[in-house]
Amino acid sequence: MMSDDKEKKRFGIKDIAKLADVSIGTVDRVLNNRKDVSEATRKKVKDIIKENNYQPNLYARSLSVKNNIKISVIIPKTSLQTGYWQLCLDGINKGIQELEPFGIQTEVFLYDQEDVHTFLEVSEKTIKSNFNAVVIAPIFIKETEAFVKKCHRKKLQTIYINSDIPTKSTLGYIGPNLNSTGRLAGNLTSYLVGTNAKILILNIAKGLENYKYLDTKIEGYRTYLNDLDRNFRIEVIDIPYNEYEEVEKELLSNIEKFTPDVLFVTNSRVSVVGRFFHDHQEIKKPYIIGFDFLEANVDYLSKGIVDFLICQRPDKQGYFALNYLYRFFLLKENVTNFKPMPIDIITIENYMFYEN
Amino acid sequence: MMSDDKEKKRFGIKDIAKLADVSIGTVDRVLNNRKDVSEATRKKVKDIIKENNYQPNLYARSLSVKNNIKISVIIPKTSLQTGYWQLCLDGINKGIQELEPFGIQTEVFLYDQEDVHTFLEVSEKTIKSNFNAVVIAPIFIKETEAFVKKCHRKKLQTIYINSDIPTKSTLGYIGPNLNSTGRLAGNLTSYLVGTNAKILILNIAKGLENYKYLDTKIEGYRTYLNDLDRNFRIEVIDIPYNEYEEVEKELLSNIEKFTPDVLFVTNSRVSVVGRFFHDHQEIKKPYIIGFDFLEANVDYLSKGIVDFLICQRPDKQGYFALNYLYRFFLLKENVTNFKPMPIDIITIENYMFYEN
DNA sequence: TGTCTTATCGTTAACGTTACCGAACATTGT
DNA sequence: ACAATGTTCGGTAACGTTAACGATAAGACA
Repeated sequence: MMSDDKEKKRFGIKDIAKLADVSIGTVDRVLNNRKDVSEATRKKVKDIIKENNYQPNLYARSLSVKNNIKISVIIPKTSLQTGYWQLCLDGINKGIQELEPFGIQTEVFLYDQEDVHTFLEVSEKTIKSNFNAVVIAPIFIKETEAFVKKCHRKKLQTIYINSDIPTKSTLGYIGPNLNSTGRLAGNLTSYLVGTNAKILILNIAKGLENYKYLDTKIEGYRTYLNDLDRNFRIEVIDIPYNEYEEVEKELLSNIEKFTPDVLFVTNSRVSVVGRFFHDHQEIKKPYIIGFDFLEANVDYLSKGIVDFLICQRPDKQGYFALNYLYRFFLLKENVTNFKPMPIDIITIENYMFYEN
Repeated sequence: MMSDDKEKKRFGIKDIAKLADVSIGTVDRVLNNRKDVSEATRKKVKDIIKENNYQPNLYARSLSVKNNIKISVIIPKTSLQTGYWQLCLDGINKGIQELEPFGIQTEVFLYDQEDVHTFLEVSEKTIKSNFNAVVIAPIFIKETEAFVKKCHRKKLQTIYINSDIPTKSTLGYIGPNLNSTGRLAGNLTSYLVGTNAKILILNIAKGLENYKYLDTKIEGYRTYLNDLDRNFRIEVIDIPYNEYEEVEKELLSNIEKFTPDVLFVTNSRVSVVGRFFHDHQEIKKPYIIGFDFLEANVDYLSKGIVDFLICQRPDKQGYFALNYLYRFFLLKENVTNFKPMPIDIITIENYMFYEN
């Protein structure tokens, strides 16, 4: 009934050829949808392929084909204050390492998110060299869209990560759904406090004009909480600085007037807020919710100062993008749409198991 | 500076041979640590390999070698009341599908977790056939240990998933850390209620004597909460039934006496509790925490009856196990230890993004 | 009819690695 | 001295697929 020890010879291109009474060359032409095959034999071969559920040997294919796939990755560079992009880069590097033995060459270009010129420079480099695909984390909307259009003309596959922009890439977008992450933060908040609670939303980022997308998170957060009808008092404060001292000053002056029960930091800069309440133990600590699995954030999570980190796996985004390109070019799969990224909740009791 | 369009020929076995002035046969002998090479040439070749950081082409290797890897998977079969094992099976099937084109044959054996005899049967089958490895989800401790010892004698690699047992497998254990999942549940509980809260722990399972491991979860849960010194009242109830009607009866009689603020279900059977509070809207619903991303559980999560699902990714366990074996046999990697499985928190606002 | 094109198909050399078969030479035993 | 055995190595077929190159035959055009 079972235990078929006979080395099950894989059903391959040769077997198809034998059954169809043609050469393997013809079978290959059918398999790869190339011309120079009559409709009659094409159908015959296709039928046999379907009947026997032929699965190509990916090893053999990748060995045979000259893998000159070159991928360009364009993302912002990590700054001291925002470790976020380092996570993203980590995932990309992991992907590069995995794909390298399979003949895929990847080059990473970092640009300064405070300097459009650097972005234009690296995008020009990508266009000039002959890459097959480019992974982009967009910051400068207009310039990115112009760049992507150029890529399309050069038959260069494009794929966005981290944030989506109107002009569509050829392969799609891999990244978080911002409104949902805001709603999730609202959901957690609803478990933390009762009616009439005071809630403070903090936007901490230098050059806030480039971070319009944060509004989407806030909107998700607010609508979720407002729908609860619990008469929350919600305030929003913008802090357009990166250095701790500046943030500290802003917080001190504001928290006097408005002592929140819950503090929601809309991005990964929650660690500076953590440091604030660590340094100012005289002030009653609210519940704190923030984003992303950065070392500094996890530090204050483990200290019990930050309560929840919502994480959209920035590392997975880059990794998935590369993995998708691998499947697109080598395995010739045609995944139509990406599954949305999971949104993870990290607390003091499960952070040590995160990132696998 | 960049854009090296010259097709970077991979540095391969031929190049080594040329540099060392030997044949590729000799290089192969060195690479695979086979005999019939003099110490002098062996060293010479090894040096060249190291100097040039030679990376074998995995595709070529797997094409050349006869991939007769056969894997046996032994897990409990899904019953109507416990969809848990279906998740596990789903992950395994995904792994099988991915590994199949690489020449790895996998056979799944399901046994009845209420009948030792069925386990003995499938384990016997595995021993009789010539598998290279076996993935086991243990339920019957003693019988599993005897089986694993037999496997070791037959040079059969073993690997546990889902629950660990004393007699070690050759390759380790992939599965949840039970104490930590209990602590995490306690952590969430601590955010939900204040001092003096009443907490009910529910063990729901037929044949509870086979589920000693649930105690570990409970211990983690209790110690976390007791350390908070909030004077919680914690009660534990065992319900050794699977059918809803029985559970309903037990719940009705108990909840009269002890109306909990939080209800912690120690396994994946939380959906029956969800149904209970759905059917009995006259009873005030406590916060409900349970386990696993089963369809029924998610259903009551989306209805707002179940508040938190803690999920240990049962599907990933099987998938990881197969993936590990692939790397062990084909890529000849020797991963020493598994990373622990992540523990995920699922709420009404992020369940739709789960499982990627 | 002869030449030229086109459509269709077979043949074959790669791709990088593995493992088997012997060749060449050295060593041992008688 | 000769055969038998052992050591070290080169040569090569095979793994399944791809794609370039030819071969053949049929039709088009003069």
